Amino acid sequence: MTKRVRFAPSPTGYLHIGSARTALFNYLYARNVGGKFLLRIEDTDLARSTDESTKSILDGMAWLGFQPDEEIVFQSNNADKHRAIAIRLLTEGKAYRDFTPKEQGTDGNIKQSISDRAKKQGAEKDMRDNPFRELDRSESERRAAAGEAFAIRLKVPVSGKTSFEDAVYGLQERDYSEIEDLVLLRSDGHPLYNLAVVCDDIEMGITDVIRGQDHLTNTHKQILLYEALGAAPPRFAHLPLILAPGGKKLSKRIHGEIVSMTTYRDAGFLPEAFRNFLALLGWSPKAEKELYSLDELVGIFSLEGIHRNNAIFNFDANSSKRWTDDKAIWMNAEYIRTMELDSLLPYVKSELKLSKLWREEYEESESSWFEKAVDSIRERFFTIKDFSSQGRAYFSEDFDFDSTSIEKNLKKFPELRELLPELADRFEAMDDFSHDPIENTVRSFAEEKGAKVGVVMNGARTLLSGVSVGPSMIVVFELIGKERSIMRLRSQVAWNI
RNA sequence: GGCGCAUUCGUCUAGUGGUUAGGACGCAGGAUUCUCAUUCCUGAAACAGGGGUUCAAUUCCCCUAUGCGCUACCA
Repeated sequence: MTKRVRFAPSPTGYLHIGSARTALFNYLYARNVGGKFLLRIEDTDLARSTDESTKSILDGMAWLGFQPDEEIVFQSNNADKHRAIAIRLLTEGKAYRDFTPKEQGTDGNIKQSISDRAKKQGAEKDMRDNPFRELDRSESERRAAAGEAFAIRLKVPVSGKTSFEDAVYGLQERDYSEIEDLVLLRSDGHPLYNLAVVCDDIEMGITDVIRGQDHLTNTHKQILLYEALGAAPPRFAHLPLILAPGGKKLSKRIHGEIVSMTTYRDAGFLPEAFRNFLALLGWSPKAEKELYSLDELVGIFSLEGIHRNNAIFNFDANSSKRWTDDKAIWMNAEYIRTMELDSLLPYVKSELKLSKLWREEYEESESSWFEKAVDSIRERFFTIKDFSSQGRAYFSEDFDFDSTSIEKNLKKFPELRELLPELADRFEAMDDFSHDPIENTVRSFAEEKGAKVGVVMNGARTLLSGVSVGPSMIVVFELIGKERSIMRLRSQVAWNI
């Protein structure tokens, strides 16, 4: 039978890093077993779901390259079916009407009040003590017909236990006495999460549910529903969570944009690199190797390699260098400098377009120059953004000079103020402005003037590129070209800063 | 409070009833270089604590601690 898995985010925010990994694992699993990867937007919480958030999630998915194999399912479209199923359970006597008036939500921290209530109840709480559980059916019908509001709750059996074999966490058991009669339908007729998920998973023919570990205990409730509905539950695989440094929960409110997928896209990460990084968070292949293409991941992915312990996504909000996980940054740099140049070019192109540095010639008359330039400078870049910042001088006359570079490479050697324009004169006399002749010219010039080659090179580096980091200076001269090199060597702008 | 889950270098992780506990990122030092980066070499860095079981436990069991999750008419 064809395996069918789904990624089911609720659109109450952007695509979270943990959700992205859940999507990745679902995707890898589906591809590995030749199954279908589906996407369902769980937008049943009308108050919190937004179209903007749905769009953001879809954007994130598109960026990561996870296209669903079938049409996207919006859970809210199925509300009528969910309601019908709840009613069915009611008529079958597997659920009951609860006429208890709805509690007014507290203004404060909902999580906290839930927890407080649970604490107060303690272990003695009888989960079967709802007075309406055994209400006479005709009485129930009468009150409903009279217009009294009611919620529909599942009638959890008095004794027994649910159990399932989780593909990651192993055998899970839970006594019925610990599970409250869960609400299926709110008193306003709105279907709730557990009902909606189970109904949709059945309807979509989901065979394997791969989701976050925060649903591990919910699963027991869902198993109960599968049983009430007479459907076979899918196989479950729960994933460890991704936590913030210190082992705390990673949240938008506390950690901000660091948790959003779009942040990484906008910061110049390559989807292939980020996917690779994500894959290694909570899952590990057999080999001692870090870099895997998507195809490789698909080939070797298996649920057996998933860990049970939560992983920490390491970053330091107070450091500009460590704003996100070191390993993610390293991996991105690794991809930038080692991937096929042809695959990198489109990313550079869109970055240059974004920064208004793009020229159509780069793909036409100057394509070989462009490719060479990208290939030469990519080696020391960490993100795609670097092409438009550190690499700006290669594509534009309008670039800034790094002040420490000016101090260290220019002003410390005042003689360069005379020498560098003189070097420009030598360049002007050259016919063949290519690598070896340039090198000969620079070296003999330095020797003749009694200057250190390095000093001349670095002074020129600052004038030509604005920064003190870059490829071999000979290559820089060659890339910037004769005309622009001469112009920049003669410019006094940097000296006057 | 109850129930559940987890615990190997700072982080991601490998691994085993007997190992010099391995790799990666980061960090430190060195080599190379016109800068920086790369590359290469070297180094510091871990089995949460306590009891068992055993000839032998990081590995198996129990307890404790810590963290996380769930405990909603949220998802």
